[in-house]
Amino acid sequence: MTDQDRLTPRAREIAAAARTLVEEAGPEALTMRSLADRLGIKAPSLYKHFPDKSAVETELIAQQLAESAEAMEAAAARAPGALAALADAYRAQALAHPHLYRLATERPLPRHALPPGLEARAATPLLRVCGDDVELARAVWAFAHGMVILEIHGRFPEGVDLATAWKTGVEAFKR
Amino acid sequence: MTDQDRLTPRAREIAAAARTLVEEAGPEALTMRSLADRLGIKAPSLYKHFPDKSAVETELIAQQLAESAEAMEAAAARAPGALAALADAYRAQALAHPHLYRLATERPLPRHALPPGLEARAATPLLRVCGDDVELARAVWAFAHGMVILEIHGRFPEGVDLATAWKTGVEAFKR
DNA sequence: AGCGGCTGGCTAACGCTGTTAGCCACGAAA
DNA sequence: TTTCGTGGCTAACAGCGTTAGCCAGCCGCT
Repeated sequence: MTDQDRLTPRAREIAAAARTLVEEAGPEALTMRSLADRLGIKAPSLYKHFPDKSAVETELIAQQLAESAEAMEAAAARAPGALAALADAYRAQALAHPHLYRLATERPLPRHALPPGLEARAATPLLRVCGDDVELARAVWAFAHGMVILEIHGRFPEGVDLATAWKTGVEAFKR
Repeated sequence: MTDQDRLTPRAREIAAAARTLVEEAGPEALTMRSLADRLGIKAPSLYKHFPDKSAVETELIAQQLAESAEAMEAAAARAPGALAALADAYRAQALAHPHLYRLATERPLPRHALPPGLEARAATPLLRVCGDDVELARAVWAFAHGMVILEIHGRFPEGVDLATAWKTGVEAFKR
C-alpha cells in the first residue's frame, strides 16, 4: 500500500509541504497556518483534505517508517546477516531526517491509522539478523533507538566519537 | 546544591504543583493557567516567581535528574559492580515517573540552567560499573534509555515480557 | 507614628495555536 | 440547463505563553 492508495493527489501535495516544514524546522514548526501559508491557502481549507492535524502527522510518520524499513531491507540485501550493516543503515536513515525521526518516535504510535503491516515490515530485517530471537531484537532496537535519539537531542557531550559507542554496542550484541 | 539554594519558598511550592500536574497528566498538561489554577492564583502571577514556563520545566528536569542519580547511587552502594542492579534501578525510577522522565529526556538538556555537576553525577555510577570505559557506558545508557522510552511510548507489542529483553541486553554488555 | 518601597497578587490585552460554521465560485455530470 | 460536489474563503472561539500596568499589604527606616 503506497500513499497513492490512501491519499488524494491534493492531500499528497499537502503532506509533501508538511514534510518539508518538519524537515526544515522540526515538528513544533508544523502549524496548520504555516502549512497553509506554504501552499498559498488558508488554514481552514486544509480540513477539506485531512480531518485534523494529527492525520497529517500520521501520514509523515508512515512515510518515515516506510523509508526506514526500505533502508533496512536494502542493507540486509547488501550484507546478509550483518548486524553492523543494519545498525549503520538505521543510524544513517535516522540522522538524515532527524526531525522526521523525532516526529515518528516521540509519541505513541497511531497504529490504527497506519498502513497495516508497516510496523511489522519495519521490524523484520532486524528480527531476521537476530535469528528470529525477538528478545534479542528488542534489545538491539532499544540500543539503536537510544543512540539515535540521544544524539539527536545532543545528550552526549559535544564532539564525542559516537562511532565507537555504536561499535561497542553492536559487538556486544553480536554474540 | 539542593533546590533550597536556588528557589524561594514560593517558587518551591509552584514547582511542586507543577510536578504533580506533570506526573498526573503528562508534560503537555503543564500550562501556566492550569498551574496557576491549582495554586489558586492567576497565570500572570507565576511570572513573579519564574521568568517563563521553561524555567519551571527546567526545575522539574533537575529534580528528575537528581532523583535518578540518587537511585543509581543507592543501587551501586547496595550491589557494587553489578550492572544488572543499576539497570533495574534505572528502569524502576523511570517507570515510577514516566511523565517526568519524558519531560527530562525528550528535549535538548538546558545545561546552562542546571545545577553544575548534576549531569556528571547522574552518569558516574554507570561509568564506574563499566570500569570507566566511557564508550561502553554510552552504549549501555543508550540501551537503557531506549528500553525505557520505547516502553513508555507503548512501542513494544502489548503485554510482552520486557524483563527478558532487559536481561538479554544487560548480559550482552556484561562481556 | 508615619512613610517608602518591595512583594505578590490582579485585569486586560496581544499574537499565536487548532478547529468550526457558514458562505461562495467553479466545473462536471445528469 | 440545472444540480451538486469540490475546494477555496472569512469570521469566530477557546486556549496557549507572555507583557504591561495597577494596587494592596507589609517590612523596615526615620
